[in-house]
Amino acid sequence: MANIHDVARVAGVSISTVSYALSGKRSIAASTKQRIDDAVLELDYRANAGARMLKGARTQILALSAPLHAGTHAPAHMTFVLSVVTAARKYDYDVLLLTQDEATSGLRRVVRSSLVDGIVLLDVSTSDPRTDLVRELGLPATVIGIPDDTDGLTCVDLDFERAAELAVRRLVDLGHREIGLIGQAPLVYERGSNFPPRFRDAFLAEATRLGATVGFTPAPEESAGVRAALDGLSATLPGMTGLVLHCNEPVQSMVLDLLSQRGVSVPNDLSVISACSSFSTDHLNPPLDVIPLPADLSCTRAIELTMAQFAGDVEPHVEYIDPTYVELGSTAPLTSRP
Amino acid sequence: MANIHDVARVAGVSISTVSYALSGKRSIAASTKQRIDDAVLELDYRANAGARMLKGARTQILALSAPLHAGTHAPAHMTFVLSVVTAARKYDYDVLLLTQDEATSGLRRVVRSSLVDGIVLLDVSTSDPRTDLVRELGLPATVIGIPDDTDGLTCVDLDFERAAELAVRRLVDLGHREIGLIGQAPLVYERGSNFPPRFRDAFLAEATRLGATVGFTPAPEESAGVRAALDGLSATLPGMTGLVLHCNEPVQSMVLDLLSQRGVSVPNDLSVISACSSFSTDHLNPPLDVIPLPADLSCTRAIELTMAQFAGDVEPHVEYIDPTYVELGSTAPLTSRP
DNA sequence: GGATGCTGTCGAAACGTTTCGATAGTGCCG
DNA sequence: CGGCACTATCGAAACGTTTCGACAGCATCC
Repeated sequence: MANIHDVARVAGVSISTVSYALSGKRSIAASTKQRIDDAVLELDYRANAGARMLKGARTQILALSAPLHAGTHAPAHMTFVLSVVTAARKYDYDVLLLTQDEATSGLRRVVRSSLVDGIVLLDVSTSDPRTDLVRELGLPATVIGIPDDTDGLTCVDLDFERAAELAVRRLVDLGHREIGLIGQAPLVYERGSNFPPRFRDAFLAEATRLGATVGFTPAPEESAGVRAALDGLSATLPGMTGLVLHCNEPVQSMVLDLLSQRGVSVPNDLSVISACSSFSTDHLNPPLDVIPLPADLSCTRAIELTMAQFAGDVEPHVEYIDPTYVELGSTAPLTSRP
Repeated sequence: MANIHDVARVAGVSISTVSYALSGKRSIAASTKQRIDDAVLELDYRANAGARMLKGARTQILALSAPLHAGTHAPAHMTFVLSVVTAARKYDYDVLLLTQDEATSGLRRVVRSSLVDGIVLLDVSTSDPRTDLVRELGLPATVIGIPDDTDGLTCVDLDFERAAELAVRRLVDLGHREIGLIGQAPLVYERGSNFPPRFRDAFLAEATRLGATVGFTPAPEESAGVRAALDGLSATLPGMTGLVLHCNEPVQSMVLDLLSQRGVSVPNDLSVISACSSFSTDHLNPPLDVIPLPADLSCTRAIELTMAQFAGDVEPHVEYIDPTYVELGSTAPLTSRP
């Protein structure tokens, strides 16, 4: 494989000139630069990663800790992983993927061996051993999600509280006063994921503040459970005219199926909102008003924050991404009906 | 961060002694080895990855090209990705994740810069530009999936043909003669994924050979389509008593839901088999007999094969993983009924 | 016309490791 | 006891890059 000496020889200059020409850190005569570029192209030269790491102190690699917990919706998870990779590439960074069983030991290993310049943590729980480790390692790091103790951490996440408020307000503005919420799977609450309770609590609080009655049920595991969950909500709220789904896609479509089977028309009989969905609701029937969980935004911002930490121009802090409301026709004003 | 000089100093030996003690490539006195190990522990020393790469010619990193195509079932995909990482770690390899938009350019980049020792390709289509690139780059590589042209490639995959035969034979052995097959989404066939047609064609061939009548329909996109698909099959095969699902999990559960709604009992009225599912069918109702698509086996084997290529003791070849049949009670002998 | 500054280029050191070849010490054999 | 084999250790070269300091050439300025 061609190295910098080969390029220097072909271009008829010294290796330091080549290095400066490629990095742009010193001015180089246009004609010289041209010859070097030609040589690079001809030899298909790319700087040896090991040598660059060794000397340059920059590895151009980020560690991505992406454990796949039971109960986490895999497609959503995958979307985050891919978004991180894509965002990192914009800054010429590659991504090393670390998993579950290596959660802390793997992070420690790659950091101690100077294999990575920074860390991105995915799917953190309220109290996550990885956050302590990140503090200890002292490497630039960004957490996607908000753990309980954010001290010394740079975190970014959708503002789930405001998303919940947005959903409630929308329904209340339309006149609805009895509103149901189908949440995540029970497992997810138990495991200590941070966002489901954040959403739920803000939802209940805002509803109470606005004088609406609410019912909550976690997401069922299978279709039989969907029936039970809906029945449960109806029992609590006989006059329920609004429903918010903070659950994964399969559950959403099962709920819609069941409603249509029962002759409940959306939005005429029931206004439904999909909250914090990683996926578009276009293909659902009907398409649901949605407050998207924008994986690409979170991840792009996370990478930006990590890069800013390299530059040293950012202090540890928590950053919330503003939720938006997308109207697709699954909500309607409350009308009194026979 | 501590380096090998620090360890040598603390242990009171030269750096080459440290290196040999740690690599085990030359014999070291037990007492010396002990002092070195102590020093390593005390300093939390780990060899600098860049230096190791530069000198050692081994980077201990694999590139994983994992594009997420539309129509690919994300959870299954995620399972493969994580399985590759887990398997690679067993050999002390880390995994660099490459995506979609960098499919070929990214591979070329990491290889040309000697950042990775080998390549694993996921989700290859019948004619995939990445396979040509792999041939060109000449680095150890393993393909999970079977492209049309396997020349010079090391490939591993479930033996979909035998899996299809297994499914057919099971049903025919039980006396069923009219058998339906619900396949993957149309998109998946169009895009040129290799395994869906492999399964379908072998399925049809084996059924024909055994004298069974078959009907085939691709997987629908949503629940409305499931109805249509089932109705279509019933129209083709009015006496259908066996059904094979070669489709993703959501479709499987939608099919079961619909069957139960229609009062079709599994397995009394209809014997159902889940073919090549990446996930357990335990939670389905009823749990389905399954021919698992063992992501961990494929990925473990892929990593083994890549390691064998490093050692130079394996020639390019295609390797099939034997399917197994897991009985969970969703098939029953055909009984004549009123 | 000598001092000053700027531009473009070069040589050499340094990064941390692995590994080759050398060597000192020890035990054994003839 | 000289020679040999073997063990344990060391010194130094090499991997390919980045970057510091040097310097030649040239223009500019009092």
